[in-house]
Amino acid sequence: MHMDLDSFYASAEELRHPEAKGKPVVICVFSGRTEESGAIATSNYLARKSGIRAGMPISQAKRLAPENTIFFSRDMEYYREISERVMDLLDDECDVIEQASIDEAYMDVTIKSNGLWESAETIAIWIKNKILEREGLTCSIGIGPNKLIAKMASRVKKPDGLTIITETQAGQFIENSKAKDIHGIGTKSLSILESMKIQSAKDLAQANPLELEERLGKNKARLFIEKAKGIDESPVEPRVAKQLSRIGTLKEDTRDIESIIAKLQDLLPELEGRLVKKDVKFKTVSIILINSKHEMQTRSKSISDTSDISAALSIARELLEKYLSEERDVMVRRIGLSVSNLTYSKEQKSLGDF
DNA sequence: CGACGTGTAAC
DNA sequence: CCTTTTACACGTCG
Repeated sequence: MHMDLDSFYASAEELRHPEAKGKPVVICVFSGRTEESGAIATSNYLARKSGIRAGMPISQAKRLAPENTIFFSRDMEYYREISERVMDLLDDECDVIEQASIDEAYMDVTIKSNGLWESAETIAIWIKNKILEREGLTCSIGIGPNKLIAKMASRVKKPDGLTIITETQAGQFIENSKAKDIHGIGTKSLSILESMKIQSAKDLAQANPLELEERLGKNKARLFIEKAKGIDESPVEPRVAKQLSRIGTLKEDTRDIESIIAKLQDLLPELEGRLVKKDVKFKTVSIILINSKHEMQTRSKSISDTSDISAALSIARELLEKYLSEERDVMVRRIGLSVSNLTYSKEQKSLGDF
């Protein structure tokens, strides 16, 4: 089973700003560069009617938006609280849960449903009702014989949908899908597939594996063909973070190390908070840079295990100095810090601890 | 084989 | 005009 909260951030804002209900709602991530600069995190269905989409620059959304549109600044802390409660609720209704993002989860209900589609449907309806009762939110749920089909099924009817694709129906369902609707196929892969005249999942399922491997690499090619046949054996399993990062935008593009470090220092407390909450040690420190051409670059260094965030900062400075001496003609637009190679010390008991 | 950097993808 | 966070594959280097 796959559950997706409908336009989650927008719905969450409508909960605490009832006057926004019935109006287009847009959730913005302001970068702080200028008054209005930034991107759209999400929008409600009314705003989507005007062509406003996630990822779009705020300026563009403002041009598209009708007069009565309400713009909110994204508030992760608030959304996380709600998300945690929803996930806890789901946790009680399934055998295993895999939280895929703040607003999405896969649930294995094989045992809870006794392997019966009818019972799985009953569980889904119960979940939808509970989420609505407790949180005032609607969601869309897909049920299928595996994660891939469940995920694709959850997209069939939204918002507030419930779609069941049984094992018997799965073949038909996937055959009638387009390649681009298969989870994991993004713009780059799609254009490669299109250049090979592959548009439907059916085309992909019948594609020449060797030719596909040449163009996509062995791993991707095999995975895509499996998916195009509706096959997905990946288990529903709890996700454990392998990396924690935080990134921010500089006031203006710069090469000045002190102003870049200053921005890193702003980001540090939040990262530290998450580190402490999870009680993890890290071994690898990376800086993430987005240059003025919007290209992402990373530099990393491994050290001996530590939980000391200030150690991370001094490694970051070192990496940054090296980066600036290597990359003589780039300006830095955005800077971030990531820690990986994590070891968990504390026993994690509930989902809420993650 | 581990470390490192990039590309792709999803949210 | 251009956000944030995470995962994984792959190539390269030593």
